[in-house]
Amino acid sequence: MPPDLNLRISPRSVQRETVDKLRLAIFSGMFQPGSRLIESQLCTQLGISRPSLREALRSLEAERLIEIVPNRGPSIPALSWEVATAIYEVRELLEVEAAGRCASRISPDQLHELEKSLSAFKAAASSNDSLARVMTAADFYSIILANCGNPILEEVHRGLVARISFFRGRSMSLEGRAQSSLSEMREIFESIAAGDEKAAREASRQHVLKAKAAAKISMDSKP
Amino acid sequence: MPPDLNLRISPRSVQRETVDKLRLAIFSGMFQPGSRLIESQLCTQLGISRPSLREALRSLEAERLIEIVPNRGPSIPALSWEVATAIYEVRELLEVEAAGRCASRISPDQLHELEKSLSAFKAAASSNDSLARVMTAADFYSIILANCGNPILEEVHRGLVARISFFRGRSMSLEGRAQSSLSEMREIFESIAAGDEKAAREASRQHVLKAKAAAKISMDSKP
DNA sequence: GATTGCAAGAATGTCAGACAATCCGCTTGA
DNA sequence: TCAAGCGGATTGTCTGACATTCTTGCAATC
Repeated sequence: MPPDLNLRISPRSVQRETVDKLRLAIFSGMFQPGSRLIESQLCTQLGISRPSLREALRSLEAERLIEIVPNRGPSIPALSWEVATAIYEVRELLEVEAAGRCASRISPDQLHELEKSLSAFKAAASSNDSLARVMTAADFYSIILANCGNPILEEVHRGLVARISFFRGRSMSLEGRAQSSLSEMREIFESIAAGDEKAAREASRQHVLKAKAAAKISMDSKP
Repeated sequence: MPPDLNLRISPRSVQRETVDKLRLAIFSGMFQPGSRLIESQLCTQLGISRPSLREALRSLEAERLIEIVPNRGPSIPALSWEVATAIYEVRELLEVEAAGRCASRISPDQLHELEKSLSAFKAAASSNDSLARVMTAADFYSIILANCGNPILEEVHRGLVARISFFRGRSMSLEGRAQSSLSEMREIFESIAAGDEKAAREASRQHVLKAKAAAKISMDSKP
């Protein structure tokens, strides 16, 4: 029996669809950081009413994907390098822990999935689609986080990674970053496959540190 | 010049007031876990309109303080022990890190604040007001998290602690728990005051582990 | 020329009311 | 006893409205 067989079908509400659509739009960089979102425009673009949109915006605000200043409305937050650093640090904390746990508890089945996602990232790394690179890399982490045995770790991590999607997109288009990222991720995979918890932790730490460094470079190059 | 002098006055919107009020209501255990929240009731109780309320509910949903099932509406989630365990584990991860950082960077001024909050908890521990115990203990952590140098660590921690307020309230009314909690917290304080990073980490870890154990006991005793 | 002040327009915050879709509990019938 | 069905309760969503606040362009002033 599949362990996560979920019988419950969840009806899609307009609110949820809207949140998903907007989240994706933010990830793919459709809005400039700092730019404002105009309710009436979004309403017509999405084909929904203002109350529904506003509910969706409140959800995104709580996820910190947008900011809502009273009487000024929603906007895409301009992530300072200071905050980005803080996010990378917490991400390191979580991801290292998850990789370590994962090494000693992942199932062969999921390990295979992890390998497949690594291949997917390898393919994306050779392409020119930087959004695909970010997405496939995110899949790789997702599998690790999903198999660390702690759903909260996974949830918090997802929320944080979402907030730095802007930086990740830019650093992934950096010359050579995708390739070195690939080898770091392979290192993580190998360690997990070998069940070596300590090595997995260390490989994971190195990966996040280098991702942070790459993000900083990409930020300094394009102010 | 005070470092956090913020010129921006922030107008309070109905939405924000509502979120704060509801959050506080949830913390203080006004709603039973699993119980449903009726929009129309809340509207009249809070004296606001349904759209405003629904926006507030979406915020709380994103914070995971309530659940909203499509076509069934909002309810207080019944936190399983499994999820609570996961939260305590991540809390340990964050709090240990924060205490360690705090030990080597807190200012004398903030250290004094920490001492005051410890006294406040001591007073609450001797009283019968278990809500006061939870609140003063939360203040103590807040100061540590606010001085760890990483605002994201603080933010994530606050979100997680909020979700286990139910357990914390119950375990704090446990015979003797407040007193042992006090001595654990004093241990943390002493380590930070001494600038001993390693000891602060260890004391912090012990505290979270014991808090988790107490929560489990309180859960088993009253199903 | 730079700054201030002001007025028109745009955008948000909030509300009231409406209606269909869905869920829940109760009655009814087998 | 159990299934079917019905009615009230509740939610999901929309339309429309209006006061408040922000923005912007322009004129007036120093």
